Amino acid sequence: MGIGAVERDTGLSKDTLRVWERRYGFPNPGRDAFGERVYPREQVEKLRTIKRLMDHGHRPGKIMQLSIDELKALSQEGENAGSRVELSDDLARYLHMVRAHQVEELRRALGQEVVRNGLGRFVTDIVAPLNVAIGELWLQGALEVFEEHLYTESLQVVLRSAIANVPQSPSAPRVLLTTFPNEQHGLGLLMAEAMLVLEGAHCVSLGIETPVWDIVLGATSQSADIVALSFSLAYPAAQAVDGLSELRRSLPPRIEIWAGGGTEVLGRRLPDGVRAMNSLSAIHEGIKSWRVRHAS
Amino acid sequence: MGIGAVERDTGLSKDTLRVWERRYGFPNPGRDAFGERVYPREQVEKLRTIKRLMDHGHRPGKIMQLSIDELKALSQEGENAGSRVELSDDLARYLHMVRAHQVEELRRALGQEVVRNGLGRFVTDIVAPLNVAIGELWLQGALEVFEEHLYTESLQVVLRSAIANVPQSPSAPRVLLTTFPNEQHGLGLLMAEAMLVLEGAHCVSLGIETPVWDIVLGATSQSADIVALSFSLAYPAAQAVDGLSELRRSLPPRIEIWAGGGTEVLGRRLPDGVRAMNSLSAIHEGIKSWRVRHAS
DNA sequence: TCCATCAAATTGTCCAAGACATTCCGGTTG
DNA sequence: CAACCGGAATGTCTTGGACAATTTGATGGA
Repeated sequence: MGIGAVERDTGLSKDTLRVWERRYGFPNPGRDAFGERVYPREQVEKLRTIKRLMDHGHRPGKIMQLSIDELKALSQEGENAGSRVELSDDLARYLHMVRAHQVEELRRALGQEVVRNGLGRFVTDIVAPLNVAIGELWLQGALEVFEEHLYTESLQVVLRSAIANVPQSPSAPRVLLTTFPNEQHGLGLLMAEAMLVLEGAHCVSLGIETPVWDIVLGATSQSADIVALSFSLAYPAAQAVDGLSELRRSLPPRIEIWAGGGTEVLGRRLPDGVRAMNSLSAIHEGIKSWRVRHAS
Repeated sequence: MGIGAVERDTGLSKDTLRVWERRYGFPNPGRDAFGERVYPREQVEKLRTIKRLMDHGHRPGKIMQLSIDELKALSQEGENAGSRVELSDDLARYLHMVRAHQVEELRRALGQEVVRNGLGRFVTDIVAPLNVAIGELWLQGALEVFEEHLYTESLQVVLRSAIANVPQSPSAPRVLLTTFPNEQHGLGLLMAEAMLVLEGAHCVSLGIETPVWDIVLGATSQSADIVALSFSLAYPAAQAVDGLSELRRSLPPRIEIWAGGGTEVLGRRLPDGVRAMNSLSAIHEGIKSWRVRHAS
């Protein structure tokens, strides 16, 4: 595998790959006939594992020298340190369906869950913890890419259909939803949209990866009252803070900015004029208080 | 704007940006206090235009020296050279809604169109030409990013809901849909899924950007009969051919590979054992002939 | 007129080692 | 216990050269 392929595969820039090799001695690629780096399959695997661990707070210098086995141990350690919630029966059942690739069963079961307990509880009690569980499996490398894709796609279908079925009462506030560039995770967005629609808010989603300037254009053109941004755990905190600052500067003060998703971002001090939605249930309070503030 | 930001914004690699500067004298960024490149807004704009023209076959060396105005003239020339179809009234109406940011009206109108003429004709007669028109506007730089996002999101909502409403008759063949890495355009996939579902095929979508190896895993785990890949016009032909070859090698011969979307890819000779779907209507024939071949 | 072949020009990617701004960690002080 | 600070850690950017891969354009032949 060439350095370009590894860059695409791991998300580590060519510069980073070369500098790691220089500094840490890993990766340690061979060379082809033209003197260019050739990465063995196993090293790419290890790089992926390292990237996953870094996304969860580990430092490269500390973990670079570890063996694959030690890295895996580290992954599981993280899992144990986290809130070791005993999985509910339902959750375990859904997880099993994902890992057994039973797409239709999964979709049917999830769809029934929405009908049985309502969309709100579905999102907070099922989807959110399921996402965490899937994230942990992913961190451990215990999940194939296509399994994650199957899961994401299934959930997307169920959520979108549920959102479409919420009786529309096009009332204030108007919310524009999207993510910053480099944030490709759209499930959080859909979950937020579901919660917002349930509160009777008027939602317009731009999908993922909208440049800051286009968020501004979109918000004004849609007369949005609130711009809602979703961040995944992996999103670099610095980039998030920078983007939020710029957005706050560019947006009229009348328009609120809500940031939710990964808790990492919310740990840092957000720019003034940006509201942190620490949980999905915070959306309920958020909308309620917005309506109080705008009662006139 | 730093070189990293320009890379993200334009899709041109840092290496390419530096080598263009060295060879063509453009871009011609200033330097900040640390000696690092700072690209003025206007140059980034021009870079985007150049990138768009390159995606449509122009060579960098030829167009790099042209002024913004000359580039725009070139864009429109391409438009005129193309099949200059007079837009139907409906199409013009939808285009206007997009450019006027009337999201709700657009969605309602599209939804009605589905009901009135059926999903099949909706996809072939409305969505496909609308995509072309939007693509041309985009090429001319006459469309903001957020407008394109609004359009994509709206169409996604309408298509997904329509697909979900097709009465399910889970029959053969089983089709796995996805795109290769770096192909983020998902509308083509949804259009294909719509056509396939109408033919009574059993569809499982992996969403976008699935690595080849995971396509293989997904296809086998879902017992797929056909793997359907979607390509946009911009997708590099070489990458498509490479990916398709590798996929063909890795997949049991029993499983067919169908490639559709951008006509660029289909111009080149595809690897043996890969079927080109030159148009959406070809899907109908494709499924019919598959059923004939597998009549036993 | 059309197609094949081949050299030349074009173009993107890769390499090397160094520099430095920024972030993070650990220890000290208030 | 919080705030501060120095040093280590880390990713990104720099330069200029090299070269494989693709495209172009001209030539020759069917």
